[in-house]
Amino acid sequence: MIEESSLIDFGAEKRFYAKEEYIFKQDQPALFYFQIASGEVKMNNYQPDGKEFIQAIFSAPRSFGEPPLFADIVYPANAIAIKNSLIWRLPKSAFYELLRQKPDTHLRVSQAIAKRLHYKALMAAELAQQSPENRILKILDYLKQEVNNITTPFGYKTDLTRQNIADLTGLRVETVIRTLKELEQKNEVKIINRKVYR
Amino acid sequence: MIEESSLIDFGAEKRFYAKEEYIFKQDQPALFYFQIASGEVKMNNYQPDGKEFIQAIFSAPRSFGEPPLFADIVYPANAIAIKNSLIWRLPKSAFYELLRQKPDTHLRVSQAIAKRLHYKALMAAELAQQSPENRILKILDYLKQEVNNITTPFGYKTDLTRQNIADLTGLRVETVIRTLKELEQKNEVKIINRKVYR
DNA sequence: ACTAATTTATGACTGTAATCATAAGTGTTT
DNA sequence: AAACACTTATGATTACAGTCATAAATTAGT
Repeated sequence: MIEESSLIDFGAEKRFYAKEEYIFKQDQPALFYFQIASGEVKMNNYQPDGKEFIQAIFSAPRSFGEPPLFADIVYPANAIAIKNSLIWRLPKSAFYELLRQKPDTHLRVSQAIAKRLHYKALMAAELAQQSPENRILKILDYLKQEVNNITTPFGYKTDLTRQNIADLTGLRVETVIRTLKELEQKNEVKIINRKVYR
Repeated sequence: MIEESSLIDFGAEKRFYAKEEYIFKQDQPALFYFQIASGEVKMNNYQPDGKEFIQAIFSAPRSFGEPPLFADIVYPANAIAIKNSLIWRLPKSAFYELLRQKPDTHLRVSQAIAKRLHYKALMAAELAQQSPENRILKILDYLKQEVNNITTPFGYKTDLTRQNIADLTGLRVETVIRTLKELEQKNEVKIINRKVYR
């Protein structure tokens, strides 16, 4: 995450993206550094059969889509606003110049990427293993601890729908619904009028 | 990947790791930057049921285990030498000093992490989806194109065993064996005396 | 050269998540 | 208030990867 003052200094513009609007698409090369000022963004893939896989959900003040700025690769997923959002957009060349002039910022960007890689590695191991219970708990715990910094038991109320959880874990809605009920039996989650607490 | 001259300048030591030896373990904090001089290293997790999941396999001159050097996180997986290996080991503080003094190197390290994240994102989408065929082809194509830079059809002969592929994809050996045979039928891979070509 | 260990292979059976069908509850829009 | 879309829910059935058992082929170790 880069300070707004720096973003402005280096010529970033704050753009509005309507809900459902694409910010970039899979397989495109990267032209900008993006950072959320307000709103929410998801990164996803659509599988051959049309099923969605959500790579991540980001909110302010997080940046996203940096990897292809660094390496000679294309976006591995789409980025789509899931709420009306304001997003800083800094051209690639200016981003490089900013990194060059501000080593601390470069370090923070590296940190952000490192954390994302860490999460992906954990999720990959979880996804490879089959158990729906573990997949779901991993996602919930990640959002609870890493994103929302909550430690109290059942202190995290997710605003993900069952379908969202399915798309994040690669499961089906019905499986998520059934597994969540089993997890409630086992006292791993609480469900209070349909809302999931962890 | 950092030039050996720089590594030496900043006090790195080249250590020998015997086959099967641990270089670091999951959940430990990072103390060193590692770079392979010779040999081969795998990063893996062991699931509760004892099943192995291989996060990645690295060979010279690649570095590994950088993310926890940057962010306040622990290793998400073990690193184990799978051949007798010589590995550069640079203390964390010296690594930071090196990055500070050599911005180009910092950029290259960022690039390496970015690429790894890219791969993880692709694999996560593939793992979430169930099809064994796609999981296996994704791994083979990744190794073929990204690691070995081969483009000719069936020009890549993998040295992974069926079990390796199983551990990389989260499948079972039997499933890998059967799926590879189906893939051969479909002319997606060639199998010449048990070796897999892609 | 011989033994042991690993890798590849195949068949039979099982368990579980996906799939399909249907519906009730909740929220949003006009 | 009605219409519509979305979300949650449940039951029945199916498909398919996992599991278990066993063995042949290959490689590594002494």
